[in-house]
Amino acid sequence: MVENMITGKDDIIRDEILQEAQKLFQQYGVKKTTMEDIAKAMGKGKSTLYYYYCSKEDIFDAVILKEMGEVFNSVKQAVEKATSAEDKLKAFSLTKIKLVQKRINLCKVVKGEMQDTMHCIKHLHAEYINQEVSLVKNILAFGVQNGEFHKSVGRELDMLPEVMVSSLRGLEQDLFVNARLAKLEPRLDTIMGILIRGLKNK
Amino acid sequence: MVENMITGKDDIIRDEILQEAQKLFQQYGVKKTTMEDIAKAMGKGKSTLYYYYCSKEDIFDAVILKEMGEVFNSVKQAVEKATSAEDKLKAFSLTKIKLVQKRINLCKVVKGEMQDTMHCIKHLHAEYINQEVSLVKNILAFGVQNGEFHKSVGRELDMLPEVMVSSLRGLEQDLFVNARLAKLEPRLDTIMGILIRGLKNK
DNA sequence: TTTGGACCGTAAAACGATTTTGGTCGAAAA
DNA sequence: TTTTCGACCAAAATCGTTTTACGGTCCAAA
Repeated sequence: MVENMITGKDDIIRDEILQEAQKLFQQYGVKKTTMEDIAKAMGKGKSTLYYYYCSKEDIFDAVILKEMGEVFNSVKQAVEKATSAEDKLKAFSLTKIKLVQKRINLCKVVKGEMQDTMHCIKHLHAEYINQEVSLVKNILAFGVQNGEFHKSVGRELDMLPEVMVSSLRGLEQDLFVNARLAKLEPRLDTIMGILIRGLKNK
Repeated sequence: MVENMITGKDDIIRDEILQEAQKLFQQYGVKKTTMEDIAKAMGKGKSTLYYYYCSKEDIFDAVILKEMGEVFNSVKQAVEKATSAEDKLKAFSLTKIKLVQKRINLCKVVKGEMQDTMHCIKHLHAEYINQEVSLVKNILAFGVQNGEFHKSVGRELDMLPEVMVSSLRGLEQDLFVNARLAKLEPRLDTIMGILIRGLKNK
């Protein structure tokens, strides 16, 4: 969606559909939530939903993209507030995990659940990774530019961001999937510390 | 199992059960393989299996532990052949991935599948991670000892090995779960290069 | 001690009937 | 013309019952 600001009345209704859908998906799960449920939650008829969205899956897709937008916007802000590339990387990782965890729908997508029921999961996954890689790439470029990272890092910006994202995902899996929430920050600190020393200019 | 060498006749039969079970699990999956199938594959009656093993799950457990033993024995040998800690880490990772991939049963366990059907999956998972962490810990200790890694690494040997294992798991997930087999070595080289530079003595 | 086929009990599968739900239609209301 | 809605359709899901499959046990034979 090109526009972020809600303008016309139809955008108001589109967003209200997403808000109600998000709540119901979060509370009952996607499967247990019917189009009738969503419509009734906003005091409208079921057909109204189909005037604004193509299908139930289309609504789900929009809900996840909205949650993703919220998360990555906040992550971007946290990254911008940090001054060193090192702190930016830490802000990126910590903020992302914390915000994703609060969004049960997005969290399920990130974990790889629901792949049988929602075809859009694949592209949502791809979009999520794309945003991650893009952010990490910017941070690494920033680190090279301000002399914090070795200039050889600049030559590896094709592969390095996604390798780092994959690597961090391993730690995140321990938290999301295996519910090991303890030691989140020390573990991230540990691997970040080594990665950053490995990237630094010396 | 304390003994590795097959000694008595009963060990011969126990191993034959595992070999046949392994083949059938690999070809048809655990669910589709019956105890009758395993018994018939070795020309014996079903009750015979229960003389040597407690249950179907007991057999499955033994098959996976056997495959795990094979993998980690070979990984240990590859690690021992390498002379520097750096090469040892690379050997550890590459050899492990290649060997696990060849064992469809173990591969499924590592991927986290079958958790509904086999209760022993949790402890098998724990055993697998334990072996990984143990190997990485030895390599890190070796690197500190020969001056290749900073001595501060020596103080972090409680958490660092498991954090590194989690981190590498992220790359492995891309390969195992998302079937991205291309770029395996360059991606490992990339993250290993940075990790090692971050660990090195300077 | 080892082996094996008959047997048991429970889970899974199959089946047909019924209900639910995603999505569409056409008319009414705004 | 745009937005809305309830009736309707077709297919999927659910339910209850029956049948089958299979893990595991038993007991006698080798």
